[in-house]
Order: sequence, then C-alpha cells, then structure tokens
Amino acid sequence: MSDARDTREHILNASFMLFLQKNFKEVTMKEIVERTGLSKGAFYHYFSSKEQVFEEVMDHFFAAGIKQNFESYSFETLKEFYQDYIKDAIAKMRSFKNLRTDNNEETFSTNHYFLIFDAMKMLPSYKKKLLDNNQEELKYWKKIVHIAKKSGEIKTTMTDEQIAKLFIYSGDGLGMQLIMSDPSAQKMEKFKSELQSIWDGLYNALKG
Amino acid sequence: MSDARDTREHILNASFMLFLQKNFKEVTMKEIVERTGLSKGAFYHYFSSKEQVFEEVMDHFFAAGIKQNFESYSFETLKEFYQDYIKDAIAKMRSFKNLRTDNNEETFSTNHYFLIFDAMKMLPSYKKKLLDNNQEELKYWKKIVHIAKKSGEIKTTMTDEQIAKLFIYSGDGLGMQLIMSDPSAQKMEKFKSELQSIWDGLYNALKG
DNA sequence: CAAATAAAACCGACCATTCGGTATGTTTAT
DNA sequence: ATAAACATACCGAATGGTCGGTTTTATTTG
Repeated sequence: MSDARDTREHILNASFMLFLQKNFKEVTMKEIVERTGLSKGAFYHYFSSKEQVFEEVMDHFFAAGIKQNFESYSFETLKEFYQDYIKDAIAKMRSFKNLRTDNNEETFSTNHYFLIFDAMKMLPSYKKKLLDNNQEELKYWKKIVHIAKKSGEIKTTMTDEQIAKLFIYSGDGLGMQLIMSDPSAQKMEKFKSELQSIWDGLYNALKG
Repeated sequence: MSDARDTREHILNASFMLFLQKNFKEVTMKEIVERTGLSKGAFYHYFSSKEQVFEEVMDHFFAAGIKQNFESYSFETLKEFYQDYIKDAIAKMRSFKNLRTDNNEETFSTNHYFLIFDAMKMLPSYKKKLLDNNQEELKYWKKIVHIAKKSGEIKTTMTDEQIAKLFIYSGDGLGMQLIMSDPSAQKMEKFKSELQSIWDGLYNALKG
C-alpha cells in the first residue's frame, strides 16, 4: 500500500497542511514528524532539510493552486471570461479542501497569503513565478477588455488597463478581507457570491 | 537627552522596524538588543517580554498607521471623499518613513500585511480592532456613495454596497500587489498614482 | 522454492546551537 | 545613600539536523 512514493507525498501533504496554518519558522520539525506519524529518520531519508520540503510544497501549491491557465478561459465576451475565472478559482480552492486525507474535520484557519509572502521572502525563484503570473494575468484581462470594447459589449471612458486592474485588484482585495475575517467555514461560498456580485455590478456599469 | 521615556520609545521604534521586515518568530531578542544598541538587561528593564513589546508596537502602529478618521473626510461629494482618503493614506505611510531616526538609508523591504496577519493571529483584541475598522470603513463608503447617488453626482445600476466594496477592495488589492512587487523605492508614489488612476476611472464610469 | 544477501525504509537517542528569559551584578543620576 | 538604568554571564528548553542502528522489502543465488 505505502511504497516510497506514497510516503514522500504523505510527508508533503502533512507539511503543506502545517504551512497553511503557520509560517515557516513556526512550523517545527517535531510537528511535521508527529503529523506524518513517522520519525525524524524517515523524514530526513526523503528530504534533506525543512527548507527543501517547504520549497517542494510551494512548487506544488503554485502549480495546482495559483497558476491560472488563462488560455482555457473564454475570450468570446468579458462576461464569459470572468465567469470562467471565478469557476477556475473555486475549483482550485476546492482541490485543496479534499487534500485532508486524515479524519480530522477541524476547521483550522488558513491563510494562504501568509504562505505566499513567506515563500516570496525565502525563495527568489518563487517570487519571480508569482510576479510573472501577475503580469500574465494583467495581459489577459487587458486582452478580453479590449475585445469587449471592440465588440460593443461594454462602453466606457476607462482605459483597458484601468478596467483590467479594477477587476484584478478587487478580486485580490476581497480574497484578503475574507481570509482576515472569516473563520473559514463557508469562506469559499462567500468568496464566490461576493465576487460574483461585485463583478456583475461593475460589468453592468460598464455595459451602460 | 535620553531619559527613561526616550529609551522606551527607542526600543519600540527599533522593534517596529524589525517587525516590519520579519515576522514575530523571526525577530530575535538578540536582534532587538543589537539594534537598540542596548543590552538584554536594559530591554527587560522596560519590557517584560518579546510579546509585550510586540503588542505595544502594534497598538501604536494601528493608531498611527491604520485607523482612519473617516469623520475628518469630506462628505460633500464622492470625489472629494476619495481624494481625502488617498491623502490620508499617503500621510500615514509618510509618517513611518520618517521614523527611521538612525542614519541607515538602506531600503529594506517591508510588508505591513505580514505584520498585520501576524498580529491578528497572536492578539485577538487586535483582530477585533481591525475587523471593526473594516466594518466602519464600509459604513462610511456606503454613506458617501448614497449621498453621491442622491445628489446626482453618480448614476449607476450598482447598489451602494457594490460600489463601496469595489472602492475598498480595489484599494486593498492594489496595496498588496505593490508590496509584493516593488522593492519599496518609490512604492508610495506608485501607490498614489495607481490608486488615483483606478478610482478616477471608476468614478468617471459611475458619473455616466 | 527457500535461504542468503543487498538495499531501501525507518527509528530514536543524541548533538551543537540558539532561543527567550533571569539573576546578579555595576554604573549613573538624584 | 538610594534607586533607577543599564550590563553580562548564565539557564533550561527547544531548535534543526545527524548518526548508528534495526526492520522491512526486494533481489540474487543455490
């Protein structure tokens, strides 16, 4: 059942759960080892350091939970685009909820912004990844806004960049506020409906 | 020149600078002591623990750098309101730039979101303060939006709450993105001009 | 097939270092 | 002389990491 590959993944998952709750310094080797149910020897058989497991955890988190595949979104209309965006964001969030393989249902408060900031400070390559992703996101938003303007879907005095940034920043800001306030119960649902409401409102204002 | 009160303040300032750069766990007593130029004995003469100095630092930071006095903003027009908002935000940021009493000019990268998250996790009362402030902010934005609608300053299909949140969240999101990307050189100027641009664009769109 | 061997997986006592904090001073101002 | 202001050697606990070993699994060999 549990060969070497599984054990490695098991350690990565357990570590990820811990890093979602506390920052790098706060998570101790003792905790990681206890959480995995293994020993220090086992851990250091698979990883050379706490830093290394953190780095691998973050790489996976970026690929599965942050990096967006904008090419897969609809570029027919702005409305379709941001609907796809919301869907994708929710799907990503959901994929991590299912990661808790163990039986504990405790609603532990997570803060992935914390995690991201920590990773950016420690790992220069990670920072670059994130900034690249941000830049790409802006590019695609500007693209769909341009299309929507040309097709007549929206009529506005705002520049493409202003509109694009308004969508992006409002999404980021909402996410941060929710993480700060909500004890993560129906955080996801709330995020979805709030974002929908705000972006719909903005969209309708741009249409008129 | 340096009586007891000054020494205390000196320790608070030095600690604050450190907490702006690293989280609570990462900042060590050794660093605080070295930064102040004093000794451990001196530190513990004024403070009972690392937690205590952190708590006091955060209290001061909240009062001087976060808490907004909305009552002092103009409620004549939405435009005036958000102009006052920007002015106030910049003034708060500037007040911390001048806090570096020592001669080192090094542009160290700060991340006050990091600091805030840390404080929220450690200090329940601080979390409450922040959430209260957020709620109050929303209240005042809704108020001025309502006024602007009534006076005919803006015409839109969006609800007061949607508009208010759009302003708030876009500001938050911009702040976070800037902190992530910029090496803090002209961060302040960039924040100001970007926020001005986005909010002006949004405002003009709402004017109809 | 089973016995022998090799290799991978895993364990836990141990290590040096650093942590926040204390105890016992010495200096300095009143 | 007294007390506040500082300094420093020191403390136990916790830290990330190591190392010699045992157990388990896989491979080879008779």
